[in-house]
Amino acid sequence: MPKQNDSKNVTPSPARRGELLATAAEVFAAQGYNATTVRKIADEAGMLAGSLYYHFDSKESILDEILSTFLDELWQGYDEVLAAGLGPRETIEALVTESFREIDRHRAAVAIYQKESRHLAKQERFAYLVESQQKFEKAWLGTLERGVAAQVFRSDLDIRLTYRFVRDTVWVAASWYRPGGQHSPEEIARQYLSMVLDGIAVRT
Amino acid sequence: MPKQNDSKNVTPSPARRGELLATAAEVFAAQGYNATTVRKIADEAGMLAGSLYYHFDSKESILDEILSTFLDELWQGYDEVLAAGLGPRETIEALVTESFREIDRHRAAVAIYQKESRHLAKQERFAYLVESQQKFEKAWLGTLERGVAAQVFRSDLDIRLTYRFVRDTVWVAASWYRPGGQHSPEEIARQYLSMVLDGIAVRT
Amino acid sequence: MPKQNDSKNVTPSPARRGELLATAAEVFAAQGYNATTVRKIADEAGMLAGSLYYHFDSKESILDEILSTFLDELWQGYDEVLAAGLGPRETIEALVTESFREIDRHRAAVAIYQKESRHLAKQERFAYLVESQQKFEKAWLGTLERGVAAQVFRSDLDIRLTYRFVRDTVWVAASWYRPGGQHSPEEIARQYLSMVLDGIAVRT
Amino acid sequence: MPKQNDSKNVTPSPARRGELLATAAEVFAAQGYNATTVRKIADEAGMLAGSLYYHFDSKESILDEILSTFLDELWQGYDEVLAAGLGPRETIEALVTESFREIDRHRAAVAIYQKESRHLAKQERFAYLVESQQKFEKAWLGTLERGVAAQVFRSDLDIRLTYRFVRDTVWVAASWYRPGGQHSPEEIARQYLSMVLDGIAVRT
DNA sequence: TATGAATGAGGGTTCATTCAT
DNA sequence: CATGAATGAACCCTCATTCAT
Repeated sequence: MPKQNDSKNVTPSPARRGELLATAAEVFAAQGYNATTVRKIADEAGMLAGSLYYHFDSKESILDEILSTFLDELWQGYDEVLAAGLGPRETIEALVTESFREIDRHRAAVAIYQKESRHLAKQERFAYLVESQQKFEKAWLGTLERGVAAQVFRSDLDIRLTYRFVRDTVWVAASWYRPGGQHSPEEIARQYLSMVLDGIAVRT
Repeated sequence: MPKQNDSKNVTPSPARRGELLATAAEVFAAQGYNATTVRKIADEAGMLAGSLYYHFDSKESILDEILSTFLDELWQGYDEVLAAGLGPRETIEALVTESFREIDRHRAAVAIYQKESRHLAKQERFAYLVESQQKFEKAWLGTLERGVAAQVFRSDLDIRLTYRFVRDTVWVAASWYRPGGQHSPEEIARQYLSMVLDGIAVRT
Repeated sequence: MPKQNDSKNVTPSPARRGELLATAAEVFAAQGYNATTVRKIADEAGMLAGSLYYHFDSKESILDEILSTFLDELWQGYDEVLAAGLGPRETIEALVTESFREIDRHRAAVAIYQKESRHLAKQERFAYLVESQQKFEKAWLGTLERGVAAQVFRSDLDIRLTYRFVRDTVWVAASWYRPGGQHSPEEIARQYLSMVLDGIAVRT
Repeated sequence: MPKQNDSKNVTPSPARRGELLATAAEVFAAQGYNATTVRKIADEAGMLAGSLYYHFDSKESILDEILSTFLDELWQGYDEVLAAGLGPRETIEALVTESFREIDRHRAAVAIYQKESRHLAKQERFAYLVESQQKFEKAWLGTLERGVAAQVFRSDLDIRLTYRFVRDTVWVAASWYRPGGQHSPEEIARQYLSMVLDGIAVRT
């Protein structure tokens, strides 16, 4: 008689790993990576500092896994959008919406990314941050350029300034966004897009 | 009647102090406060770590002085703008312009402020960060509300979302801004205002 | 009347124990006792670190068992030689030969003994190392003295220097000896004895 | 009036370094490198563990400096001997004598070398140990071969066995040698050479 | 003013060991 | 018998800070 494949104990260890990663991400986001002690993470997870090393190689590898997991998921979403063959305006709208969804799902990871990616990128281990950032720039800047050419976006603005404006505008939201708040990610995206595309001034 | 320059060196060279603060700010901005060692600052300044303690009480007091100096100057500018009795739109324009000027003058301090202020604010010593932030919110949010009431700003947007949008949009620029670049602070302000007020989409 | 082999597994598989001891000895010899982690031994044995504790009380008890087993066998051989009533030269020859045989059989244990016995001897638990060493010195030094008295060994040499010379000469071989090499233990013993007794210089 | 160049304070820091290295070497030799804590060294030197890092980069770099300093001096002596153009027997005599002098001067370093060099040699950083050992083998083995060819050394012995015999015989002495003991290095060398060259048996 | 040397608190990490399953 | 997970002590090392010179 074969053992019944019941729903319990399906995940022997990845589950614990995931929990620990979530806990760590939360602490990193709140206090900054450097200011976070491995003991603090362990405390938060209800274990001793040394025990973390059963699951992870190092503090850095925890950070690595948090960031790479986030970026993997982000690019899954982005790639889908970019492959959909939408017009420039619709692409921007979809990217912004997708971004807010990612912020909703990976708030901590995004916050960490914002704060740490710049100096992390110098390290070999985090070279993928640079790659990702380049791909990111290509996707957004390219779309904006297409939009200017198609005359759906203004041509009187410095395009790189515009790129930074849109990019920052979206991602900094991670610093104040709290999941389960008043607005859904989609609603926030809608309003942000409205501001970015049409401005906050009343049309005269 | 100017103070007599007596023969005893009571205040050790404020010029050197200023240089050291600038150096420290630069390093803090580049590497993050926690990741910056006092020794790195000293290296950069061409002295030994211990020697810094002749000039400053502690690493924290260096940070303190950088941030408070910046905020003092910022509020000097802001207060002038707010006291000028301009209309809401003109006030926003002036605040944004003033902000980019401050970024130009205190790039490093602004970058540090962006990265560290949140968790610094928890400490007694940096209580002024909270005060400043409250004053800041009052000034901007108030102006936006005045603008909505005066029908110069859109009323269909969540006002707090708008506030965050405008606020972040301006200050994150410190993360990429390099003084002496292609655009002057005023030109950047102009383009940013144009985007924020009128949007990046072509009007139809 | 032999002990009854009762049905309960009081001593869990001595064969497995032996394998584990051999594995451990090999690793200790290669890396040094302190530098060897219990996990490394377990890896080598194809199990997890914790599982070793089913077989042994502690890392130290593994070492203990390796060394005491080796010394037991060594003294079995030595005692036989010493009880045979040979002349001093023949006794030295027999001891050296027996020593190389032990090196052949317990290379790892001998290497461990060489490297670790000195500081191990300080511990109560390893007091038997001191005893053994004293017995050892008595046997060898005594034989040498008998030989000097009997005028088969030179009398113009410091006897303790000679003792150390012969002793070290033999046992250090464990550091390079590999079982199954070019020379059998007996052949190595023969050549060593030839050098020790007659020197490496051509007789003039 | 220029400062007089008095004899005090000539060595501002290298002296301290040297003391610390000597202390560390002593502890390493007594307890083994791995079993020695950095704290123990500091204790012995009358300072706190952290203070050692003002003088050295790491525990490993202390070991490195101890070993490389020793080897540098050793090879100075050896090279002089090898360059002297002596006959094989005289070369061996000179090398052995020089070796005991080095043991006298660097007892701790030699003991460490004996115990740790094998597994240290695997690390990139200690690659010079391998080089040194190869040079060493070349010098000794070459001299022995010259001696066999010149018929001053026996030809009926396995030459590599002879090499190991002579090599080990000399260097293991570091494990029991205490400077300032009964015999001078030169006297020990004389007796060792006498045993190695002519054997311990009475000539018949 | 600056240096050289040290302090001491902690931080990341390792590892022998335990124990429920 | 063996695993997976955790413990806790200890270890190497870093760094802000101090202080005599």
